[in-house]
Amino acid sequence: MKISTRFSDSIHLLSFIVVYKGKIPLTSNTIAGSIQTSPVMVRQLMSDLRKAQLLKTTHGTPNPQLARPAEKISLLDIYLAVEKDKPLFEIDHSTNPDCIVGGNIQPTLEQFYQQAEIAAKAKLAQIKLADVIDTIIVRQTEKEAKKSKG
Amino acid sequence: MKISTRFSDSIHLLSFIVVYKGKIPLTSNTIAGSIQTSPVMVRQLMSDLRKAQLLKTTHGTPNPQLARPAEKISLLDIYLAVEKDKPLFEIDHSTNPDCIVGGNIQPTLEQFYQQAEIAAKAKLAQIKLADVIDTIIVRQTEKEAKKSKG
DNA sequence: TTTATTTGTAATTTGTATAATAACAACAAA
DNA sequence: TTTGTTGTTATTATACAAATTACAAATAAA
Repeated sequence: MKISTRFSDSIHLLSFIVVYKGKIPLTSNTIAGSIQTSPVMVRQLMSDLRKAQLLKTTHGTPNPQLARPAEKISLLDIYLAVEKDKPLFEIDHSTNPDCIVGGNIQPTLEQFYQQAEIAAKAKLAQIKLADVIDTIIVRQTEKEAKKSKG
Repeated sequence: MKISTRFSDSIHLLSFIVVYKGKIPLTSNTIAGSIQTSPVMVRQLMSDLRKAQLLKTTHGTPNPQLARPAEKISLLDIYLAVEKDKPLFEIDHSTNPDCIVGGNIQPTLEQFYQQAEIAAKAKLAQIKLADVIDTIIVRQTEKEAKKSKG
């Protein structure tokens, strides 16, 4: 299986819109150039983000906008928008039901995996898109300062 | 199913060994029958678990044994043994380095993803193989009680 | 109004990670 | 010595993410 980068690409996409708004035209093509993916993938992700009410887009015009401030969009909001209910830990649903272990393992693991998944998602809920953008800007500024010095 | 179930299958495997020890021969074939996978997959998982010092096996003889009590084996021990350093959230490593976002997104996400991953792994560290086995036994007993009543 | 550009979406193809299968050497026990 | 098992590698099959292709619908500029 190819590993999904939809979550990371969606954070990238939303950050790009905020950082480059008003500076360059925000077409699916220019965004795809930064993520290095296809424009179709960008539009598919934007479609999911729009359905989750995180993004506003206009059919025909390249002008995507955040539906609310970056301080009010968490990484969990984005994760749920594009990865839906994909589990963090995969349960094997095809086991022998006539076996003591095989017949009881799924609901058992479900319960324990849930604890770990909730812990991870709680952290994602605390981290905002604004935190990601701030970090990107700081890193870029540091990069430029180092460059002009050396 | 092509999504990896190595973690779940490994918990299943170890639970099976504890539950059925001394009752049926613990060959890779009988274990595979419960997980509904191939005997080769079972031996590959046992190989990883052995390298992580969670399991003891003997070449040629079907007699796998836990290397330490189930109370002292955590789900995190098992996860690390068979999934190694596989990230919980996948970073897109191919982005445009000449873009403010594309050039800084990886270390930024790495940092935030780490927080969520640590939270999940901390939970997995708290859950022991013994907890899983206890739950399986309770569920099986409840199932049998209901059956004999109805 | 016409033309060019873009979004939005579906269908198909391609690439790749995972598991199944096949094959066999090394070892153990009857 | 025979049979059965573990341990390992190589090959094939399968599932799914992403790329590609295609095109309708919307927008904006000429």
